[in-house]
Amino acid sequence: MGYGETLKALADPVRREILVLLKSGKMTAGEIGRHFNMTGATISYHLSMLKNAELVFESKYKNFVYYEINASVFEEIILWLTQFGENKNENEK
Amino acid sequence: MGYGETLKALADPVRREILVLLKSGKMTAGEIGRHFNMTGATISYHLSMLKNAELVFESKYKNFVYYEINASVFEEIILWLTQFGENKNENEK
DNA sequence: AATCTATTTAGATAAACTTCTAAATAGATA
DNA sequence: TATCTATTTAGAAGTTTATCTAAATAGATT
Repeated sequence: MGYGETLKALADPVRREILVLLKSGKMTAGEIGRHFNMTGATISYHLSMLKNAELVFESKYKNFVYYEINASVFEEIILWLTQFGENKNENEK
Repeated sequence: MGYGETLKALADPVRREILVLLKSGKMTAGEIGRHFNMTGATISYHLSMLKNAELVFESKYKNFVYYEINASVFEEIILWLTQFGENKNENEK
């Protein structure tokens, strides 16, 4: 699997905002939803995109579903982006 | 301006492939196009997305348009992604 | 068991995106 | 100036995406 899904998941502003929310820790789908002016169904759709892209993972407790950032995939994307960065030929000096 | 446009530009596989091509240096729109099984019009559309996102910039010589990677914007995206990374609270130890 | 709460799934719709063909622009050359 | 080459713009068509409403699932509580 490649970066395609991950970058596509990052391309949506609602999903980016969800990720920023999750920086402060685990949250349930409902809590996340309350931060947006959208139906729970729509939030659920975005969460499934993020989960599919492995940017978050979920865990269940009672009838709640908790979402949490999966830091390691961010590292991978950063690594991929690095190839285009300014200091790519630093060692050629 | 935010990361929205840039991340949206990165979300398309053709555009990512164009960026990889450009790693080896400046290329004309035509040269880029020859690497894909698509019309010049379509390539032009993708190049305009990349330019708009400031991931590349263009320069003109004769009737050619050259495209080139703009490394600095990659740095910005990397910086934004870093907030979600593993070592975010390194200094709390 | 019946009902309540949290979340997801299905189906529909409107908007956005990718691609094409045909035409337009612009510089280079005969 | 007429024409050739390189690229972009305009308009159309098909596909994908984001959103909604309504219904389904699943665990918790009465």
